[in-house]
Amino acid sequence: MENKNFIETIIDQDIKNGLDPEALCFRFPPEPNGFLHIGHVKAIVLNFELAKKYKKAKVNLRFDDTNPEKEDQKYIDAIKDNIKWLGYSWNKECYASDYFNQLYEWACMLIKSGKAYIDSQTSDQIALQKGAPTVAGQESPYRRRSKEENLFIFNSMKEGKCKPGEHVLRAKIDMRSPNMLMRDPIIYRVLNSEHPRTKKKWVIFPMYDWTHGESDYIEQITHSLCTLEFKPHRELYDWFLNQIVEKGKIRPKQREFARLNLSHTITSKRKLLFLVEEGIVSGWDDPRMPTISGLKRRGYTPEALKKFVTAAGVAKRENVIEMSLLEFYIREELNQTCNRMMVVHEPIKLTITNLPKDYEEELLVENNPEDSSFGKRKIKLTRSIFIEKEDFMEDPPKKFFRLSIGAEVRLKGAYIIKANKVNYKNNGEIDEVYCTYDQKSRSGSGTEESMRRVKGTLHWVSSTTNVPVVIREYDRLFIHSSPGQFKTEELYRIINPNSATVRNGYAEQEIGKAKEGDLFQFQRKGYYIVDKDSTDKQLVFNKTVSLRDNWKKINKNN
RNA sequence: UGGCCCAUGGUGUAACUGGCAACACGUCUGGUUUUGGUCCAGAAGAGUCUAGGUUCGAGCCCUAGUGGGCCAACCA
Repeated sequence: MENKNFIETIIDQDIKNGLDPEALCFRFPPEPNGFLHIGHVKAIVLNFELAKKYKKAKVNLRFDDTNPEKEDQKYIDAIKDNIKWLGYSWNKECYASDYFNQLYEWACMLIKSGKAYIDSQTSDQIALQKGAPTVAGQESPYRRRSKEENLFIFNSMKEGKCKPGEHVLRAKIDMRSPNMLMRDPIIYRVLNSEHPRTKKKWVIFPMYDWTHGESDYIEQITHSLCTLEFKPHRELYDWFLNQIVEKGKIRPKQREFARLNLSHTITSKRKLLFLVEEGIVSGWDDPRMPTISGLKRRGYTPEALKKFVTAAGVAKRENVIEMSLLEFYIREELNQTCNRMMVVHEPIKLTITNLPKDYEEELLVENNPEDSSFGKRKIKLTRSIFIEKEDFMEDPPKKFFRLSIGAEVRLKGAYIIKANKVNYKNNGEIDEVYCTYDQKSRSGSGTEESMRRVKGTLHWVSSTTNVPVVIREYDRLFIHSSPGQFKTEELYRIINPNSATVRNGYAEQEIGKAKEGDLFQFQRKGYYIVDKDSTDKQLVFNKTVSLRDNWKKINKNN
């Protein structure tokens, strides 16, 4: 049996009650005041997948651009890019600012019918009269202004004859309503900033509540889906709609679902903007950011993101989803789709003493053990190679399956080696490990020796034939599991000082072919993506996510 | 004069119109493995916030309580 979420249940019910399924229309309405984040992915996927499910349904992309003080064309561009990258195409590209004329006319209508008035008090006075949730508000002294005067002032506002703050237009509803939003909400204000689209044409701007429902109505949206915190707005949404609906037209429905919260990160545009402006991150697309652009640059794929938000589900309960679920979905995909590569992150030198000085052997290794159609690639074995520093211990603990003196280990795709001796530098660091190899143990050679079982397999790279690469590794940006509960100014207190580290590694030659955006599994390490900071001479990789690591766990528990 | 929303293993989501609480992640075992990855097999972990009520029967319906969230921007 197929499980429906509560939104689908509502839609099905509406159809049952006579709504034409072909009229079904949704919308995704971002304010272009920042980059989209993982929470928006949920809203995007919810709307667009709903449209897919109900065949002929459509989704409009609508920019809620009613506050020019915070909005910018660069955000509009980024938002469009992000949605396309996720693989969705919208029906119409709309802007609330396209409706400014209609909105203005409807506002005049409201004034004429005595349902709106100009208030000329200060912002503070208006706030004071609003009362409190437990205290009824008081009516403004301007509430009984004549329609003519209201109309006159409203027009002056529109003509640019009024300063910001001088007058506002308010809906005349109920100052005693238990819902604070119904206490004569402001619907128009004067703003100085130039609008990215309407430029200087408009100086009065409609507020969110007045704009949103009416825009939904103009576009004939059937279901206007938003997050839970808008629930109290629904009463107002409906009140505004009541002022304009005509018979035979779709009356949009606002319905609310719980926003997606991810552990160890924040999904508040204001706080993300803070991180960007304070330089805590390198920008909106910093790989540590939970923005779509950041996630993309980190190596997350549209498919993994979609699976993740789908798995998270749609309900009305406050939730915090564990980061491990997101990581599961990207690992699942990348394991399937990525070529493997051997890259040594922290090298120590290892010399195979029973190999001649100028020894060179080309070996073939599979690109992806999950799928032989990915083919094979060549790697070069030389007498001296690099292995990972953490893969050798002279005096290892019990469950150490790697290289130590006297122990045997396989070099991935090559031979079984045995460590005989280690030299240390003056400072106590390992200088070089000396090994001998089993000549008959070559991988895939089919010999009896090649079938031998050894405890571990190490990745390695020739110390002479390799490609130096820059590797950026990321950790959580915050040291707290729910950073969302901290105020913007407090964020500094919980920043993880080690959320980004850079190191120089050595990769096999094959990696030279890599291009920006290519994803690899660095064997035994994790998944890495070629960053845009790469040049012809220097490849830069961002770590997407590590492989699951039981050894780390065992280590920790000891 | 307060209003509204929510409550199911560690996390998230299910459970059709009341009928043995399921799935995924995570955790833990064991097996396979030339990645301590993948894969395979298995286990533990909730009796559904509490108290009443309706019912043959309640996670689901009703009432009250408790706990959490949202609402007092000329933001969206």
